[in-house]
Amino acid sequence: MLDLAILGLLAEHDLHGYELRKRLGDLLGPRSAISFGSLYPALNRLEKAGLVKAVTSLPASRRPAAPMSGSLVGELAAFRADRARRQPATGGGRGSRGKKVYGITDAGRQRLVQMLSDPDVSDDRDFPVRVAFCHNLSPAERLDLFRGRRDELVRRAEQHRASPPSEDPVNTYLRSLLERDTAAIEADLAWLDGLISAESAASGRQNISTTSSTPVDTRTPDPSGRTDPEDPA
Amino acid sequence: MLDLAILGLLAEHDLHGYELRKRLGDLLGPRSAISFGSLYPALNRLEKAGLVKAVTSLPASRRPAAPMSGSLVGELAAFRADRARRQPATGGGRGSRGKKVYGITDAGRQRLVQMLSDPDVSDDRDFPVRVAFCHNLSPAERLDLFRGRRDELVRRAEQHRASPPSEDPVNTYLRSLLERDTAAIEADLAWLDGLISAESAASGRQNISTTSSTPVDTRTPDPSGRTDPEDPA
DNA sequence: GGTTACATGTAACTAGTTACATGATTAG
DNA sequence: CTAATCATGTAACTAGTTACATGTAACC
Repeated sequence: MLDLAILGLLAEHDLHGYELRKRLGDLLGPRSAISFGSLYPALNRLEKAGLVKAVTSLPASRRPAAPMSGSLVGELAAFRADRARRQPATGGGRGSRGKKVYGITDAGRQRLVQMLSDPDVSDDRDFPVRVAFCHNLSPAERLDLFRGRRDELVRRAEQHRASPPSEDPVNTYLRSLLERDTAAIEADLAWLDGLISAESAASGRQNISTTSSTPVDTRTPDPSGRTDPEDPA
Repeated sequence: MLDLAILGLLAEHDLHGYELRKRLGDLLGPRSAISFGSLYPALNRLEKAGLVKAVTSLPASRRPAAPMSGSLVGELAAFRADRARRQPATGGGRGSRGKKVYGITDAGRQRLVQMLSDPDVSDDRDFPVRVAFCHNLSPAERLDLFRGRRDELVRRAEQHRASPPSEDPVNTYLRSLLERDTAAIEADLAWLDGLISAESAASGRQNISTTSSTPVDTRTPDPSGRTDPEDPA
């Protein structure tokens, strides 16, 4: 998850660790913002793997961070970090511990796309991160991502429907929890359907029958149809 | 989180590791069900800490698991594990690697209540687990739990409201993500308000005056809001 | 000239995972 | 008898955390 987020952010523009962390905080919420203790080792690891490289050459000159081109939730938060950035323009000799600005490599970009597309992880935590960076995918890959998630949620909704029947009142709190869960899944499903239909609308009408995904297809972008894979009557 | 879930389940009835794990799966979803590789060490750790003890004496006799008294989401899932449990009633000699049935101790029960009440963790992952076992709390403690969570969500909703204003279109997906997040928080807030009002209604009318749940619209920048566990007026 | 924020890193720890090893019990 | 399921455990790894150590630059 960390690697994905780092590559996603660096795909937008070069950043140094400290700034990267702030962006990460904006992305994931101050809650679950990652710590330096894992960020810096991760950067070194990615550098060693050739997915990222230290640019370093711009140690402070032309505001290497926050050039406003990006698209983060916290783009406005970048404002906050807008003072500073005015050192002696040390083009050459960056002292012992100056900032280390990283950029993404071609291999890193490839890896990013691959991580975004990889269907066999369906972690609830990192799906939002994938969506945040899904503009790096082709329209077809993006649809696959959305539909894969949708399938997963449909599966869960079915499991929920398999539980509630019969069985005594159980604990009130448990029942409430179950209802909340079901509601959350359905809201998420509706949201995904919105994304999917927006995507297919935008993506043009040339290939509705796109590649893979949705063998299950419990009625795709139709807000009226719940998830009801069985029992038409 | 694991410790909390284990203590919560054992507070309902004695269980051995394997069965415990199935219940855990029902509780948290097959997704995020914990593995034996962490469950067994955890049980040993809790036993060493005196929060749990091996009962062992009932190695198979009177269906030590799934006596139906409980209240789990997956209580009905216990059905599935209802065959078996019919061994020679080995009252005494449980062989080298027979099942080890655990029960909660008094210290364990105390610890459970303490873990459920501890206000300084507000992990999204374990709040549902707390709710699942909150019947182990007194009504007042339960209300504190709900209100504490509510405050946390209100704080997040405020942060969301502080973000969206102004700032160019940003990435469409980012905006969509943000909206989804806001909607999820508000749904959760409404759910919590339901829990809170049900709780205060049930708990009697001696202290209705507390903060509670009037503002569904999350507009609580007012310092009068907050959690006032005491303060009758 | 001291405090605060920026900036990078390491070490020890936490909380879980997967893969492996082992054995008992039950059903066909 | 043999395969599946039940049952318990260990070892190595993953992905993060907190606490610590260090230094620079800006602010007042």
